[in-house]
Amino acid sequence: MRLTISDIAKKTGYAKSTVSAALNNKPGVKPETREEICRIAEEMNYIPNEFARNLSMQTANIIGIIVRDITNPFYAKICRAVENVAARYSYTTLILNTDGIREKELNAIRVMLGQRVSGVIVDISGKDTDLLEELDKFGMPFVVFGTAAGELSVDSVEADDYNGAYQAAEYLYLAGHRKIGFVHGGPESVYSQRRLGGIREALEQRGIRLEEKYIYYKAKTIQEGYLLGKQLAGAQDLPTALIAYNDLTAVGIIRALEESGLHVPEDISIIGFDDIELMTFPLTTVQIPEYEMGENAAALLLERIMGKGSDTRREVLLKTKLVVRKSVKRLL
Amino acid sequence: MRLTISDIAKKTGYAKSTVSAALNNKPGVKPETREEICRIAEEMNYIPNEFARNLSMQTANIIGIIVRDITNPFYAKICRAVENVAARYSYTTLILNTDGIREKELNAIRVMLGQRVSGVIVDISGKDTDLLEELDKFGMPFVVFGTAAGELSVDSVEADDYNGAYQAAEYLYLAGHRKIGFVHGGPESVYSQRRLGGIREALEQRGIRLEEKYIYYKAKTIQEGYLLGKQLAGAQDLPTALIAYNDLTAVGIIRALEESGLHVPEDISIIGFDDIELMTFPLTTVQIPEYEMGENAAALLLERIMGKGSDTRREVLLKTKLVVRKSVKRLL
DNA sequence: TTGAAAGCGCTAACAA
DNA sequence: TTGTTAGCGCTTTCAA
Repeated sequence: MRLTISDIAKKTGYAKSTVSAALNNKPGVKPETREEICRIAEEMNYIPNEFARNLSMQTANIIGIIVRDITNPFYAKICRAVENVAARYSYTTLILNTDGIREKELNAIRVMLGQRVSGVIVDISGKDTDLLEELDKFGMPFVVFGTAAGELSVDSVEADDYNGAYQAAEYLYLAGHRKIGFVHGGPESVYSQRRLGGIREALEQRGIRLEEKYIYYKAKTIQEGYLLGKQLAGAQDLPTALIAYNDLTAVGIIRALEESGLHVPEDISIIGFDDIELMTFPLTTVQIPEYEMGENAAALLLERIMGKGSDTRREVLLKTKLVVRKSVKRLL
Repeated sequence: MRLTISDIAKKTGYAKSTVSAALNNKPGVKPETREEICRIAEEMNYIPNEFARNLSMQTANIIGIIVRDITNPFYAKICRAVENVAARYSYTTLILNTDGIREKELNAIRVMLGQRVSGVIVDISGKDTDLLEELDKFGMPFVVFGTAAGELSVDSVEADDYNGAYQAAEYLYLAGHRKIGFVHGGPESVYSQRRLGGIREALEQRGIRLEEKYIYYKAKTIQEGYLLGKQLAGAQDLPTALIAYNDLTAVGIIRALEESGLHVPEDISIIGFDDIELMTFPLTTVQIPEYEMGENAAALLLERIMGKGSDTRREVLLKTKLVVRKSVKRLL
C-alpha cells in the first residue's frame, strides 16, 4: 500500500486536515508548519491518491477528448493543443478513439461519464445528436467540432470551410482556370457540402457554373485518391484544375497521375485541404488551423467548466488560409 | 449530483451491498433480484462513479502510456495498439506527452503515480534510468520501449534497429553506393547509436569505413531535417546516399534539397526509418513495426499487472523490414 | 440470499 | 493555527 496522508500526519505529528491544507497551499497554515510538512512529505515520497481526492472533491481535473483516430495527424494536433491549454489549468486529458463507430462513441461517452471528467471535447460523426444529448442529459459540459448539433445549445469550434473553398476557387479563377473540378468526400461529409458551396459561390460571382461532371464522388483517403487519379488519367474531358477533398486525396491523385505520365501542375492543377506537415510535394492547399481549433475548444470548455461561460451557445469560426505553393499553374 | 448506488438501493428497496453485487455480476444474488436491480439502474441512467470504485478497490483499470509526442504517427500507432489490447481487458489508457523534456517526463510519472494506474508503458528519452527507478521505487509495473535501462530488471520491447540499419546500409552498398552518410538523432538517442552500429558493421563487412564527416548531428524533426538539408545543399562534399534518422527527418531534408534544385534520388539517395503512412514521397525506408510494438508492450504489461509475469526480465526484439520504394538510385 | 457496517484516502466544515 | 469529525460512493467482510 502506498503512503497516505495519515502516514504523513503521524510522522509530522499534525492532523490530517493540517497536512492536507499545507500540501494544497491552503491559507491558514503557519509557514514553518507548512514547510515542515512539505519537506517530510517530499522525503517520504508521498504522492496523493487522486481517486480519494477526486471523490472527496466531487470532481476530477480531467478533460475528455473523443476523436475518430489519434493516428490521424489532424486529431493528434488537436489533442496536443487541448492538452497544452488544459495543463495550464492543471487538467489532465483523457483521449478516447472511436474510429467513427457509433458503438465505440457510445462507449467512450460512458467511460467519460464514469470517470466523472469535468468536460468533454467531442468529434462525433455525422448527425448523431442523440449521443450529444446523452452528455447533455447528465449535465456534462462539452464542446463539439464541426457543425453544432441540431437543437442542442452547444458550443462549437470549426474551421471556415466555406470561405476556404471560396478562396481556393477564386485563386484558381484568377490564375486563369475556368474548368474547375471538386473531389467530394462523400454524402456524409458536412465539410464537403460546405466546401462545394464555397466553390459554387466563388465561381458564380465570376459568372461561371461549377459543372456536375467535374464533381468527383468520392475520395477521402490516399487510396481512394489514387484510384480516382487513375480514372482521371484515362478520362477524356478533364478540368484544368481540381480542388481535392483533402491533402491525402490530393497525394493519391498526384501519385496516380504522375505514374500515368501526367504532371502537376503542368497538366492539371491541384489544391488540397488541411496542409499536412508531412507533405513533400509542394501542394497549394487550404490550411485548417487544427492547433487553434484545439486551443479554442479547450478554452471554451474550461470556461464552461469553471462556470464563467454564459448560457448562450457559442460558435467559434476559425479562419482558414490558402497556402500557395507550386501545384497550380498560371494560365493567364 | 449524479445518481449513486444508494439511490438505486432506495429505489429498489435492496441494500447497497446487494445492488453492488448485482451490478457487478457477483455470485450470490437471486437472478430475479439481479434482473430487477439492473433494470432499474438502467432506467435511472445510473453510471457508477469510477473514483469511488477505484478508491475502494485500491486500483484503477488504467494503463498509462508516456510518449514523446502523440503527433508523431509512430507514437500514435503505438498508442492505438496499446489501447486495443487494453480494451480487451477493460482497461482504459491514459496518454501523456513529454516532448522528450525531462521535467515533463517526471511530471508524467507523478501523474501516473497519482492516478494509481495499474501500470505504465514508457518511452523515456536516453539513459535517464532514474526516472524508471522512480516508477520502480513505487512498485509500479512498467514496460519500456527501446533499450532496457541499466541495472533495472525491466521488460522491454524494441525494434531491431541494429539489423534494420544493417540491411539499409547493405542495400545501399549493393546499389553501388560507397559514400554513405548517416543523420544522427543526437547524443541521447539510443536508436541512433544502434543504427550507427548497424551501418558501420554492414559497411565494414564490405571493407568500407563509415566516414566521420558523413555523420550529421543532429536532426530528429522535419524542421531540423530541413535545416540540415539546406546545409547539405550548400556543401561541397556530399555522400551519394544518406540514411536518415527517421522519415520525418528525411522529409525535411528532401524538401530542402528540392527547394535548392537537388533531386532525390537523382542527386542523392535517401533511406528513412519508420515507414510513416502519410508519406507522399516514395521513400525507401526501414519499417518499424509500431503496431506490434504497442501490442507486445501492452501484453507484457498486462501480464505483469495480473501477476502472471515471471520475475525474470523479458525483452522482445521485433524484426524490421526494408521497404523499397524510389528514393535510392542504382549506381551499378 | 440479503443487510449492516466498516473502510478506501482525501477534503472541508466546524470546533477548539 | 490546528484538530476533530463527517462525509464523498463504492466494495467487502461478516451477520442475519
